[in-house]
Amino acid sequence: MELGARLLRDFYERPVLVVARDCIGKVLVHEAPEGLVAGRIVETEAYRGPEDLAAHSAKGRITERTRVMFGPPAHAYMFLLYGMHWAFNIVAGPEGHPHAVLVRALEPLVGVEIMAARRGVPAKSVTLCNGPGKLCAALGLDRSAYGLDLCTGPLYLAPGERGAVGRSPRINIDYAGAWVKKPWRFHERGNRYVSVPPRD
DNA sequence: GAATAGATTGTCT
DNA sequence: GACAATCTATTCT
Repeated sequence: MELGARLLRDFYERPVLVVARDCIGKVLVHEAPEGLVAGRIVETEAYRGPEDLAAHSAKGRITERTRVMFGPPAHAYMFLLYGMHWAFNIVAGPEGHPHAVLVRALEPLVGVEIMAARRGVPAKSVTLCNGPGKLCAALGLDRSAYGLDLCTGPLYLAPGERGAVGRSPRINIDYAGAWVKKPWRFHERGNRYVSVPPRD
């Protein structure tokens, strides 16, 4: 299958809300040892530190975990949540701005059998990649992907067809005060792989 | 179909 | 020592 050229650094170097929206429809590719796996991004969220209290980079805090967000764009920010699930983010915006795009759901395209084996569910199940923890498990992403450069590594974005994009508030960030209501979640309208479709 | 509880560990206070 | 950008199984209607 022809996946086209990978996206270059300038795609990620724009304002994080623009990047998050533009990621919808793009193809996330992982050239894993077991084989190529890829899926269309159908749901994302933007996190814009240091002012965004929902972001791990809130208040400009630099720690071992958030360090990569303060570096150049197009790198992978991985983090573990609830002690058992990994989540994948793309660092966006100019260097020095701790912004990131959380990829929340994929429509499986390539290597579906590999994903199914890693997830332990049937290959045609819609639950293969419809959530941050699920897509990381399906693509084989974990701590070892932390800090990978999407412009040079085995993990990258490729062009893809985009449908209508909807936006809604972000999910499970109830601790973030006024930032809870920001409509910084983007999704492809009508796509059945979106984790929690808002009313359209 | 909707709601709820339990799992399990790196990171930060 | 508390808690988290979640998922799944189980227990209700």
